[in-house]
Amino acid sequence: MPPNTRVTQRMIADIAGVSQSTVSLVLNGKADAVRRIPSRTRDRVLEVIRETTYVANPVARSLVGAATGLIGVFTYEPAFPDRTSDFYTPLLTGIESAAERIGADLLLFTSTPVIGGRRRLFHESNRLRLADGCILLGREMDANELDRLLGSAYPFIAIGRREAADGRVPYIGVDYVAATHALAVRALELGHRRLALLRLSQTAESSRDRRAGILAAAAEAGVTVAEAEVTTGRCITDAWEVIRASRPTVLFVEDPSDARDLLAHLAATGTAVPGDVSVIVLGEHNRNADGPADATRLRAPRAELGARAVGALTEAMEARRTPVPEGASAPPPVQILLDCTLVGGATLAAPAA
Amino acid sequence: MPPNTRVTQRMIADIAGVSQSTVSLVLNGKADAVRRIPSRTRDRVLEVIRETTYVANPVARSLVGAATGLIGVFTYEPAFPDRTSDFYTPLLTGIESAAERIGADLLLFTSTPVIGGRRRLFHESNRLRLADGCILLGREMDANELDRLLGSAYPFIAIGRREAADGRVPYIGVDYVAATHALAVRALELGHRRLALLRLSQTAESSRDRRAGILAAAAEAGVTVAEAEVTTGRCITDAWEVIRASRPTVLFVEDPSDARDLLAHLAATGTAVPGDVSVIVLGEHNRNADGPADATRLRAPRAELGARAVGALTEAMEARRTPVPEGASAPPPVQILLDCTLVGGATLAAPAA
DNA sequence: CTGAAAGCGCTTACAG
DNA sequence: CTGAAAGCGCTTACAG
Repeated sequence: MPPNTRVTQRMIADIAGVSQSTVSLVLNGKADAVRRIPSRTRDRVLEVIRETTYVANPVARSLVGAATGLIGVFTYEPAFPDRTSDFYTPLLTGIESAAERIGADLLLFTSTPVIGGRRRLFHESNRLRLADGCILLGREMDANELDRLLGSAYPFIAIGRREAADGRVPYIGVDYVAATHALAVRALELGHRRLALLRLSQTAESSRDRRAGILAAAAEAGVTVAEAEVTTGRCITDAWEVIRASRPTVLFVEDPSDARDLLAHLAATGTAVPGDVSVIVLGEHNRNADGPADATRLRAPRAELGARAVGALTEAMEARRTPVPEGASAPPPVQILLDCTLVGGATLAAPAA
Repeated sequence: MPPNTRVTQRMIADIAGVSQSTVSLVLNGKADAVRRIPSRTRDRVLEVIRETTYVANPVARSLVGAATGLIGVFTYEPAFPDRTSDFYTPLLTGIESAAERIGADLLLFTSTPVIGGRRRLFHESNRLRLADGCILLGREMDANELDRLLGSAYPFIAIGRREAADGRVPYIGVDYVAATHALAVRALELGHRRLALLRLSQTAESSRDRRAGILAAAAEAGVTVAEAEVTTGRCITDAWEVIRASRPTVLFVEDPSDARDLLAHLAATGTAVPGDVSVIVLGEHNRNADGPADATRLRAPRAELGARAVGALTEAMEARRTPVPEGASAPPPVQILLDCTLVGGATLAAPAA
């Protein structure tokens, strides 16, 4: 056989002296169910398959409706090579081990063009269809694309709570509201009364949730929270200069890298932490090196998020194969929030008397 | 249009009032080259495509011979969730950014069954064919599978030098022989005469190369090297107990985790490093936390390895599209070794007098 | 200038 | 019990 020739069912059939459809039947093990192929015929076919090390072309199988066995992973922010890569790694770890367990391969959509610093899911040569379903990652997602995805009946799930499409987007997220509320309550119980929040922009749901928890706890205690937004390209110390006028005793800092820079600045300018001011980090990166190592902070269960996303996606893919009965309304989207844990750290203490 | 209906060229054609083949021609931009479709017809078709947000089914395109645009990545060792994951991360970083640049998506073959602690590339439902080519990662690779891959004309490239298949395996590797030779020469120049090597098993090419460089340098200087193998499940301190009888002044330790354990053991038992004995690490993990932070060690250019692998694979895929002319012999396989850098560290010094 | 047709490699009713 | 045929959605010669 010439080296470049691909083995097909046609060739197997010719060698075994049966028809191509018989090969397909034997291969899919449906031989017994659909009709009884004599075991002699079946064994002969299997023997030829073994000898030729034939494997069905997954592309052809997929064209006739079979699942591809691929789980797509799309990240809105470029996943590499900047520091955000570290954010995704634990998620990917969870996704990969869950995919391994169910025998799926992972299709990383890394090729989609980056337009205005963000990737576009839909573009003229998108290969979404190569995967049976897709997991979406990103701080912010495009509402139009989520709408379109929802309309397409393509199985997908977002990681992180999403408000787009009238709340119909399926997601596995983190309960940041509860987590930051608990954090703020803790600070209040320690005696803090002048709270400050150094946060990212509020376009992402995760940022809004973090803020909401803190503001709610503060409102319940009858205190207000000074706020400053740390925009890209603007130094955390600028935000600090703005906010220090309110003489806060505890700082909630959303971004871990900002927190590290701020701690370095405070140390350099002679402000003791937590002696003069407490610092609490709300978000996190992968490596400790990226954030302050011993800060009091939140830890999201990212590997679990990834694994749960695979699980929910698998269910959605199976549900699509068994269509809803007439008249029955579509089931509500999967929307789950997981708990965050609090890492004690050494940067939170009671305020100075 | 019912929500679950997929748009096809057939539908575009009906709406635009042309034939399906005309849609295909317009879509592929070959309209001008192959024949002149009037711009009015073309515009009409393009308009319908835009309105319906049609995207060609990549599965069907692939079945008729088009490239899938996917680059496969196969790791012999399970990539997650144990510590080896950290080893692959920088490689994947390099692979991903290179893939992004050429508009390819990444297919991670994570589903293949793990048999005897290692993955099998070929198995009854392998989806290799979904990718245009594949990058192979792993400390050790199966010689039979490499043979078979070579015979199949499927484009692939290994990361790391490979001796299998009579040296016909294409690879991008690291020149460990030169790197460890230089390291050993450095130790010898500092005055060391009693060298010891605590190494992994010698089945992997990378391990053999690391050993070869050290042994060659030692032989040139007329000294011998005491050796001990650190097998899985055996403690590094056992190997140390065996080897300390030779009273070495410098220890070459292949595995970074072993090195960390050994340094802890030496510290605990009152042996000063590098005062009493120098320690040099030959391999590396991703995070500093996994190996000793300040050790003298080698650093392989892993992100570059990944990027170069994508580049070489791309060339191989293109070469396959332009068949070698009659009589011409096949080009030699790509086999490239990159240089390793030496990280100074603080664990190498001249031996005590 | 454009359509009808073959074919990629499969699965799955449908005839014998 | 098994083969011939239709069809999945495309690309690309090949006829008009």
